[in-house]
Amino acid sequence: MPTQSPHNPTQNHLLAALPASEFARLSVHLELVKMPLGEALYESGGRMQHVYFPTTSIISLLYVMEDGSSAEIAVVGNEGILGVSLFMGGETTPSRAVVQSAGYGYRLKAPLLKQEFDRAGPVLRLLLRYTQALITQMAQTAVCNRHHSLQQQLCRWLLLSLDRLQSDDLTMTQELIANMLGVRREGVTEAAGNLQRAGLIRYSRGHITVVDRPGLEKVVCECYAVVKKEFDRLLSDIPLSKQLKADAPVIGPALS
Amino acid sequence: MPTQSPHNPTQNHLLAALPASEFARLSVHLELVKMPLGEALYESGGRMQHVYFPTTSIISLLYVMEDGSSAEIAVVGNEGILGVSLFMGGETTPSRAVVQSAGYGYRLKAPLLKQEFDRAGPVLRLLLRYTQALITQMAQTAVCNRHHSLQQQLCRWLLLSLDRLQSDDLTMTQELIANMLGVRREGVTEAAGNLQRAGLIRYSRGHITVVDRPGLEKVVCECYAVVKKEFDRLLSDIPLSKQLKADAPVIGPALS
DNA sequence: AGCCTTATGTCCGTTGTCGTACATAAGGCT
DNA sequence: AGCCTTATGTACGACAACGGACATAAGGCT
Repeated sequence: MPTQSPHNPTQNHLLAALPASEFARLSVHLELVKMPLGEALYESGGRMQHVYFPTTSIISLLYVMEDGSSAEIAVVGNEGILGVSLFMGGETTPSRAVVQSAGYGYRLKAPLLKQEFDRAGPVLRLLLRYTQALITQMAQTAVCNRHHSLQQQLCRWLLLSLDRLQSDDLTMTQELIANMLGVRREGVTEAAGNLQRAGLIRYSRGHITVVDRPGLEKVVCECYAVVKKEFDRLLSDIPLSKQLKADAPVIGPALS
Repeated sequence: MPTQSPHNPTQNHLLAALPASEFARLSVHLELVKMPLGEALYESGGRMQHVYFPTTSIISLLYVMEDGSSAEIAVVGNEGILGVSLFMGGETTPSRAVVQSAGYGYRLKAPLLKQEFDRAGPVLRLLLRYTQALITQMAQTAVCNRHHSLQQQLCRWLLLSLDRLQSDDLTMTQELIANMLGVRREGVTEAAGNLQRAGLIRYSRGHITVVDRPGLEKVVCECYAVVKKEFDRLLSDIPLSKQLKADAPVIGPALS
């Protein structure tokens, strides 16, 4: 058995879920890309040249307002694809895509994806299911913004991020988190302080470690579970036989 | 020229935008339905039997939380279709669909829509474009909930509703609006009072009339324009030649 | 006309987040 | 070691929305 590169397209769950024939057709064109923290993959209204399949990175979809303040709309990690508007037919969106957690991913040229989509086969069905999960995430973000406290939102955000990574450790300053959530940095400091005092997380200068995940899940609002359940429901009954074909460490079905 | 019934499927912009052949195929199966205020078309997690094409009604997608409070996620009127999760592949969603403004619409049995969708023709493309517009609306709802005042949100809500109706008059109590926005009724009373004192709207016991639309558009936050632009962009370059085939009063391209 | 339901108006103390300003501390760099 | 940048901590007044309680008013009903 040959040892593989540390990078493998099947680290992305959508790619891993493709039937062998579709995967073979696409994989030739997949291009590994490094995604440094803070890089903007799409600008608001900008023409998209590629779609991205994150493997070890997390991408944040956020809307930046006229006055410069921002709010996160959804996150995309190794469970999904960045650039759904390409196959939805709109080509662009009013939101921005920024690397929230540095890592890697694969990208595919826009025309190739569209071609694949137009075959109206399993790829289309898979991408649409993912898109529906994404819709749920956005909807729940709206609900959470309306009704829940900063601390609850922080918990949701931490858990959603963890689910899209391999470790319990996030490289992320409070300032950045505040930007994502669309709140003040001081607010994050306070909420994070509470969580640390409660023994749920530990952090220092740009590193947050979740030490008590079950504890966090008790504090978080229902929004987290709604989103997670929906991702699992929509994407986990995908043949995970597929994931076995890779030597890459498999991290359970769909999320978590 | 024969006079037509007051109801016509082409009052719905999506149906109106279909190529003649597709429209002909579908129209046979369209069933006119009355939609009384407050009726729930879908329950959270419930199996959907139909998709709905509102003509004179407005449907509110909302999420109801464990504690009973709720928040609106998006609205669907004569510009769209209710039940996107049917063709997105998920069958259900965690949200509820409630008639926000009484009226009529057409419905189509779920299997028929799926059949049409599977043809991977213009119907699919149209529905996906609409879905992207819907996604934008949800995203902007999240942003608006995060950053804007109750009064701005009320303005956005009023304008979005107006765009989906034929008149400047909404039949809607402040209590109901509060439920949609996920705020207290008192808050709506105050905000609406401000708007009335400013001469932008007039209301009394369940009726709200917008008397100064341009004025409202000056007060509303940017979220409204973002959503409207995106709907126009995604859905207005649709052949509006199509709308001419109906005797029904045509209400301009896409929205407004 | 009078009643009664329902819609709207007002008040008040509380809470969460904001805006601003500044203090401390951790770690990289010379 | 000492410096300097950057991350985090803290404090205080302002304000919007909340929760609850109650007052008024409009319109349907008998």
